Amino acid sequence: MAARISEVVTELFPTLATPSLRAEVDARAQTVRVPAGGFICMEGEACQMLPLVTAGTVRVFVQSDEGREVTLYRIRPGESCVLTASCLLGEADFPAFAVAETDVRAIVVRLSDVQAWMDTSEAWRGFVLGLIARRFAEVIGRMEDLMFRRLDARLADYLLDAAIDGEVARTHEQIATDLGSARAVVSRHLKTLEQNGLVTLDRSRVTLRDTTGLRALLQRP
Amino acid sequence: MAARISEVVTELFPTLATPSLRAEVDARAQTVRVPAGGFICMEGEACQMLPLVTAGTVRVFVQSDEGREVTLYRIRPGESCVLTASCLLGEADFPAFAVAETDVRAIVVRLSDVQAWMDTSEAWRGFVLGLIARRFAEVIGRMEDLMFRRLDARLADYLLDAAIDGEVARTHEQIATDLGSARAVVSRHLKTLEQNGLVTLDRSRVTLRDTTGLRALLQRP
DNA sequence: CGTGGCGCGTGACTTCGTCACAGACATGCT
DNA sequence: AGCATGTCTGTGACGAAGTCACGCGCCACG
Repeated sequence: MAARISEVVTELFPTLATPSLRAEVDARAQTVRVPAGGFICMEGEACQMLPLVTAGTVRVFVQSDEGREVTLYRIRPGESCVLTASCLLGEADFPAFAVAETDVRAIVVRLSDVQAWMDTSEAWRGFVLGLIARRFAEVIGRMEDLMFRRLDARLADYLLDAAIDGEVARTHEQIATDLGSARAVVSRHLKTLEQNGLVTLDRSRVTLRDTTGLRALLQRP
Repeated sequence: MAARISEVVTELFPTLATPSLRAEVDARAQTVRVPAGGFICMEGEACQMLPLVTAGTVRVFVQSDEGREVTLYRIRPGESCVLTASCLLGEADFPAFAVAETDVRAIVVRLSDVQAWMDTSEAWRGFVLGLIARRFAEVIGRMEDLMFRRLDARLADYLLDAAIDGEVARTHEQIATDLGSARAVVSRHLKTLEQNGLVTLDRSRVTLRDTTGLRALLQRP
């Protein structure tokens, strides 16, 4: 049973697959499941655990008092909640929210182990540092995006990126929070995309009709 | 001569003042000066050095193609360019610009030493991790600020924070880039603040006249 | 079948960014 | 002093985006 944990780690977190870490993980880590919609971490909370996601996705976002949201990034299998790591190690409060977007499985490592392994395992150090560093850069890139690019370009980008088989199965509301905008604004932009023949709209679904046309919107018009 | 470096470190970076690190720093680190306006690091560059600032301030910001800017944070004596550290350790490109705002003095540590000390010194590890973690949280907080608070609240906040003896010796242009806004917009808001008797305006200077009135603007109106 | 909630469309209004231009002031030069 | 040049600021006009409010269609569920 416990042996399974390090097997999963080896598969999804290959850089952690050193013999000593595998033994440590088997001995001290646990697995958890979080149902879709469950909170992983709340703003301002002190974090006690570091989750390594093995299945499902977690959405990390900030939220205004009035309920507006901006998605910072998503955590996918093989990644970890670096904000948690970051506030564990920097002794800061968690500055955002993290909720399970789908059912999520994760390996959780206790705060004390996270810190101990930082001292004892080079592989663990590299793993945690690399995650934090890449996320940091990603969030800054996101900030540039939000501040400088126009919404129609970001929307086109988003649609092309989120489409599966030419379809984006999301509500305007969800798209808006991912883009850091408001539902009404997204609806309007989508409508004009439809009028230009680039997409067709249905309830909770956007179907791409002209991906080249959408790509043409990516630059600043 | 070389002994001076570790003395400065001991004073400004007390968490680094272990005997072994002091010896390492004396042996391998160097000091540099950067004149006001000089570039510390450019967007997309691979970083080769980690600067520990001992005097002056560095402004770290992102910039759009058209030249609009948003200040992410400032590095003051006793702090370090964590973005540099972050991309050193995560092998990512530097996602922003860092420019000396005043004349700056710094101790620079070579990439190879940064990495080596991560493995050998617990004090160094804690220092670097703490810096990165706190900055990460700070940038996310900044993002919330930019996305959710209105400009008049942010402006009031900024003025109260940046004032020395009730005066902010900056141009509207500088204030605008710090706030991530545009000069004309800031000028307008300052004008209405002046009309309401909260400040008086002169060339390159804002004088606070009613700090309680300004504080009243901090919430969302 | 209602009926209540959710997703969407739309108009009116505000805030903010962009662009353009003009006047005020500073600095340095002749 | 007089002038030129560059910086800083004020302002109007406009477009892009966020806010608020309301109505309508669709779907699920009793």
